[in-house]
Amino acid sequence: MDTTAKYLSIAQDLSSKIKYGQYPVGDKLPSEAALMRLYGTSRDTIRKALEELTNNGLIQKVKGKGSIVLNTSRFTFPISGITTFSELNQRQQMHALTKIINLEERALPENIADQVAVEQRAATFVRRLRQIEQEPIVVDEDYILKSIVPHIPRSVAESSLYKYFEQELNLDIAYATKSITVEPGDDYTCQLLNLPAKSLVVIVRSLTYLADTSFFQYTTSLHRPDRFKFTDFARRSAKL
Amino acid sequence: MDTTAKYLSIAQDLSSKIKYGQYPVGDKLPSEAALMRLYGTSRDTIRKALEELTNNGLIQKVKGKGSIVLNTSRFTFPISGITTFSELNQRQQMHALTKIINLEERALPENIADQVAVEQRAATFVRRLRQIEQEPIVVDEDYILKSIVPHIPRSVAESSLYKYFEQELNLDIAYATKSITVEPGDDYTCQLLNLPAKSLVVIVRSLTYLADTSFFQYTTSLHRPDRFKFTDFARRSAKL
DNA sequence: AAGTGGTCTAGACCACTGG
DNA sequence: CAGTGGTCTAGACCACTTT
Repeated sequence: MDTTAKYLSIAQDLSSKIKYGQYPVGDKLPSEAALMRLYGTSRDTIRKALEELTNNGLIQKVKGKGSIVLNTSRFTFPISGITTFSELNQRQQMHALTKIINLEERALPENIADQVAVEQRAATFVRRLRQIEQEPIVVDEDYILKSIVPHIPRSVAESSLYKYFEQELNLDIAYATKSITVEPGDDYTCQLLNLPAKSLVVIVRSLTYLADTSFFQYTTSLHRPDRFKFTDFARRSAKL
Repeated sequence: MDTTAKYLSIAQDLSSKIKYGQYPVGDKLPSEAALMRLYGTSRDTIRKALEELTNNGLIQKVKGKGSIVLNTSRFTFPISGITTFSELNQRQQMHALTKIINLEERALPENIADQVAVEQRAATFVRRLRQIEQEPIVVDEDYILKSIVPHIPRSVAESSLYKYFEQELNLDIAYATKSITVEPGDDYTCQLLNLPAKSLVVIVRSLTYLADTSFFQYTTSLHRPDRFKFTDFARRSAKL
């Protein structure tokens, strides 16, 4: 869409009203009929907005009852206080630092090279160490296809690759596949993370694709195990 | 729904046709107009079916082009929905064994007891060791609220809790929040998993809810780190 | 009985893609 | 240009929950 779709702006409006307490957790949203009147739109549009909220874990629709606001504090999952880079980084008062270790041209690694044709395997390799309060948390290794992103300025690697891809280059990032495993780190990684040699590290590998299904980026994130936390909201979906 | 909705059976039909190669990876599905004729239904119904396939990572819709079949072979371990040990086990055709270690009444642990009212904290505690090919893989510890499931037969704990909940008790399991961390295991857990004392284990904690938003089950899964793999298909969603 | 969400239909206009 | 998916509308009937 060029301008934001109506159902999306309604979803965003409802979302912020939930966030700011206008619809408290446990309460119900207005009925679909009431929302039709409120936003002056058709039922289908309201239902698409509510579907967005449902997919994001903000509400649960109950037949015959209504749309119930859920407790969306996924980051206060009731376990003791492990804090990750991305969590800490959201709170801006923390001293997060990104150190660029490599920024160079490299071919895609063998194990994922079958994602693309041979002539497109040229990539930019970026290795970055993320620290918080002088403590190393995670090493990110990115391969970004040069056929899609010809050049990555050093200043971009120091801040946010995604912001550059989406806002500057207008790339439409659509989906990714991820895997999480726990493996012994190589010596260099352990050294960077300030861990004893051969220590276990958490490895998150992702393959990222654009909206036209073209493969675009391969990322390996190597986490200190004591600073790793992954949280997820999952709906039980139809078995296909 | 009592009988399966039309859009869901279309989604399942398309899914199996993709699975069995009638629509190969990289090819396009028939257009929405063609599918309307094929299934003799309205466009909205076709679109809801395609949306199911999209959410499950089977296709990617491209404006002006069509619906492209994605490669899903990479995901032999789909935990991105809510999937259990025995569900996995069916798909992978392995020799799995479940040993019941505890099956008794216990109150919910303190740290998650605030999920429910005090008078409802009575739960059934089930601890099970899951083995594949004689090798211990994971210890599952479940707390199931007695207010919702009064009794769990031993035979059920040996096979599948979910099948019992959904097929026997007709519970409508709707969503869950999960976290994944890596922590030193306690001595008993390490012993069960055949690991040295104090070894790191992967801990997956989930809170599961029914369609009426009532909290229902708390699960802790303790995995051998060398046998743990979590894979996920994630779409970039609208920021709400 | 009244209100709620779930499904399905039929039609319309738009933006994007391709030949 | 014709074909594609994206959005929006207006109406209908159903199953479920509450009063």
